[in-house]
Amino acid sequence: MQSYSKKVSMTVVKRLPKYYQYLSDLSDRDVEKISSKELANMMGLTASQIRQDLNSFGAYGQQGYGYKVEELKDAIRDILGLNQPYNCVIIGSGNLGRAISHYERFKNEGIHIKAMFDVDHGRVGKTVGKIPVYHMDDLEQFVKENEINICILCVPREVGQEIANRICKIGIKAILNFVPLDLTVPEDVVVENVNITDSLFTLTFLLSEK
Amino acid sequence: MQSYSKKVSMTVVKRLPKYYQYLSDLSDRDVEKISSKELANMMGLTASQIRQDLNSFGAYGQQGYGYKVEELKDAIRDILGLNQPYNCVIIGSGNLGRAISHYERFKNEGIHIKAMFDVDHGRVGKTVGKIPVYHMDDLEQFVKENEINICILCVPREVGQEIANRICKIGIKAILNFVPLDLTVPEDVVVENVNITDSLFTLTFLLSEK
DNA sequence: TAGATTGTTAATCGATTAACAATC
DNA sequence: TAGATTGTTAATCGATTAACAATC
Repeated sequence: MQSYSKKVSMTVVKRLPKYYQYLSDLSDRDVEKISSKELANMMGLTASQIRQDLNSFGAYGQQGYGYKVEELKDAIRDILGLNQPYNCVIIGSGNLGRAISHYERFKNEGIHIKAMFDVDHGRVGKTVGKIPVYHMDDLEQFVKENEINICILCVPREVGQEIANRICKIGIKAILNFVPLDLTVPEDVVVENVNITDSLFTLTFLLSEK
Repeated sequence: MQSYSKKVSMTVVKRLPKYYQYLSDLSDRDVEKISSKELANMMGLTASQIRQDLNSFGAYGQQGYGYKVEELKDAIRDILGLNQPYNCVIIGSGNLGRAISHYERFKNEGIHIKAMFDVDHGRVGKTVGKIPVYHMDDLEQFVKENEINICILCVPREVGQEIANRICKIGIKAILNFVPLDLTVPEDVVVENVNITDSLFTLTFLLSEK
């Protein structure tokens, strides 16, 4: 496991998943080495930026050669925290929750979705793929018994904050939040928002600009 | 309709949907005026930043008073291009496509989802909510006959680029892309990516940092 | 008028790009 | 050794913060 000391800026962190994706693809195609220039062309960045980014966490290539794909990929995977497994629950078994439960990539990277929760008795007791759907009443107990550390929140806006409160109370420290709401959480809980409507509005802006 | 001349930076544009959300909520609660300071507190920004942002497109408040919520909300709505309606198709009627077809907010803002397309004969011919699901073979004709200007892409990675090519060929100029792939499109086509896996990896980074 | 808050300029900070010596 | 490409420093650019005069 590669260790790194320097602080990685959030700007760089936001680019890391993309680096990881490209390096994984290169690795799958058995490409062994890549230069910052080649990678920049592929990703639409500058070579300079890539070298700065990679240096910000100390990953190093070889002068006159480039970067070893496998090595760099593994270094970035470690920095993203993907060198350890995570246990995850999805709250809300609607279409969005179900869509996410099918993401193959999650399981491949050691992110295991253990259960889904819902209040709809028509859904509770069934399974989605191989994932069981339980009633919200059983959330607290399940989280404690299964060492859950990530919660994916796919509930209606009206109950978003309320459920976030419950989640934080049980000790979950990370929320992937699909609710279009800025959740208020204790400062030791990290939240990453996915706001599909915001993305659409950015798109209409770009479209109407032309 | 408010007109604006200065160029708005992408950094600001990415914040506009959030401003719009907060101002809509204030408006719903019949709040008439807001100061940059109050809004900053609510949104977790600085008052200075808010004033700079709003000034970058010429929206103005009143010195000594603040901003009129309704007026500012409408100005931002116009800048986001939401003063005109859009016709939209969703490609891929899996869980993700279906989830998005249920977003009430889209319709409220004049973004009309006219149809969904799929290759699965088990899905074609049915409806999702009130939205019909057609076969991909009928895509070209439907787009032409219904003045579609936005496409929401929810297909498997393997066929993402191929379908993007088809979309661009018919003349659609905007794609909301859920496929974890950097699409190659003509330069007059705008693409906004939503990458759920990338968001999750940002989350695991933040979680493992602690 | 006095108080509040904007619009706007200046100062600071951080991110990107350019350049090049180090070195494989 | 010559060529390539990194790591890293310096220069530039852009975004955020601070400060304050303008003015409602």
